[in-house]
Amino acid sequence: MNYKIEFDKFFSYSFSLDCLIFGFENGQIHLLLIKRNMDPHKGEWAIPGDLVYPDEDLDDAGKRILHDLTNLEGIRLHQSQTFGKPKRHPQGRVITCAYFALTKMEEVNAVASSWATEVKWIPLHKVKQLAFDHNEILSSTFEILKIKLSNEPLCFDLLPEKFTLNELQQLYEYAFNSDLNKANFRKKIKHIPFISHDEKQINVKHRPAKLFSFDQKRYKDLLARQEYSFKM
Amino acid sequence: MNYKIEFDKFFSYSFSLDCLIFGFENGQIHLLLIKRNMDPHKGEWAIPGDLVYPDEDLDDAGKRILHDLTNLEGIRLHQSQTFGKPKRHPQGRVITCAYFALTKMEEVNAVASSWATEVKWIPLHKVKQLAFDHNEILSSTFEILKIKLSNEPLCFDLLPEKFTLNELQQLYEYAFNSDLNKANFRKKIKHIPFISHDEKQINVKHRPAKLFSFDQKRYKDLLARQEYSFKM
DNA sequence: GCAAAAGTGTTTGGATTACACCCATGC
DNA sequence: GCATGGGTGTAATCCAAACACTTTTGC
Repeated sequence: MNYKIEFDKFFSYSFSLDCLIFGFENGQIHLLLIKRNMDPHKGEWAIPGDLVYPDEDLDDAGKRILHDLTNLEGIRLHQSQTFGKPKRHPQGRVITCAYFALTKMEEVNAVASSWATEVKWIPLHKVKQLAFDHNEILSSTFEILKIKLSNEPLCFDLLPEKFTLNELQQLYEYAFNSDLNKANFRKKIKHIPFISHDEKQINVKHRPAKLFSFDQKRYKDLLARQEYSFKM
Repeated sequence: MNYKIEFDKFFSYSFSLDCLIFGFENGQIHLLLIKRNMDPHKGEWAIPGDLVYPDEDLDDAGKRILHDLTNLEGIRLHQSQTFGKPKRHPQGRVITCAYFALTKMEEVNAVASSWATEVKWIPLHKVKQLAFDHNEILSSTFEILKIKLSNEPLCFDLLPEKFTLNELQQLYEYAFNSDLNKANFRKKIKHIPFISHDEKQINVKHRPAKLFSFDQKRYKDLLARQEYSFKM
């Protein structure tokens, strides 16, 4: 990999950013991982990340990493936590700040960039040993994601533009590792501002479900008037 | 101030840690601020902070800053957010990680250290213009504190060892800027494991209130058995 | 007795839970 | 017609809000 400045200059202290990219499919939350093509931890699965340039804003570094890997733009990035144990990186003191992004999996076309020999979506419950302290980074980030899923309508960043109410339910069931009652779940979400489409699922061998979208516009309006606050 | 390594070595990139120290008194949450005795922003009020040594763990740097200023030890530190705009520090690229600590104000004897000409507790609603981007750091940290106050029994770190139920109520009223009904508040906290003392307030010119402590031991026990989860 | 705050009980309406049932589609 | 999931109604219960009331202290 080529940096615009000499690699050495990054070290003594160095500051990196790891970007956890989440997606949702088949009732499971997935994480986009790369197989490292360089030492340290060559050949191991890892969270995509990169060093932050001296004149680069953290948010911009996050967007750059996300874009390089997925070609996505305009995705909101959320800061997770910062990890800075002196020994966490074998080559020197690298403090890393974790960010996460929520993506619609069908819009992501991940390609192995200069960092990686392979890129893969892995369902969260199947993620095994990762490079560095990336398992720890994942678990604290997932805890923060769960808090945000409870208090902000971020679930819709993971779902396709048009989704069924059952997909929404499955997302929360997977995130919180719980079984929810269908009728009760629908009563609970009754106050969420949805756009109700006339379309239905196709190619299913049962009664097709109605499709909904989240009404961002109405949501912001309700928020501003303090007439609604998202809670799950 | 003397560093163990040359000051220059810190720069190009540099990594600092700011420590927001909260306390509670007279129904108000306070923040411990210092008046800077050095440029940049000399003479302005700021959140205490310091550079992190290359071989120092972030948590340890936080504890060091807290201890230097307040002489407190054994206080839990909570990570807040990391701030890294390229221009946030006029002398170079300083990325800072904010931590916060909750203290019992009567146990804190803050002394102006080498950093500061003055140290002062200021009620949150009276905090004015601070140095650097410290107002932004304070507001995001306070948002995170509120989330934690809602989901974990951290309020007891701010209250004296023995407190009245009304003090507990005032803490939440101040944090969430709301008026709560006394009878309803007491119903809500009925499940919190308290130690009920035989002592009462003294020197009050009204019926003295009973004193309570938080029963850490019983709390941990209930948590482990999954028989209770703190919610406010 | 009065002021001030401590401390408790009752009622009501809305949310949560458990559960039962009907509906639309593919094969 | 039957398997599969979509979609809805009801009753019991719990919880939160509003409000009223009694108690204990200092002066």
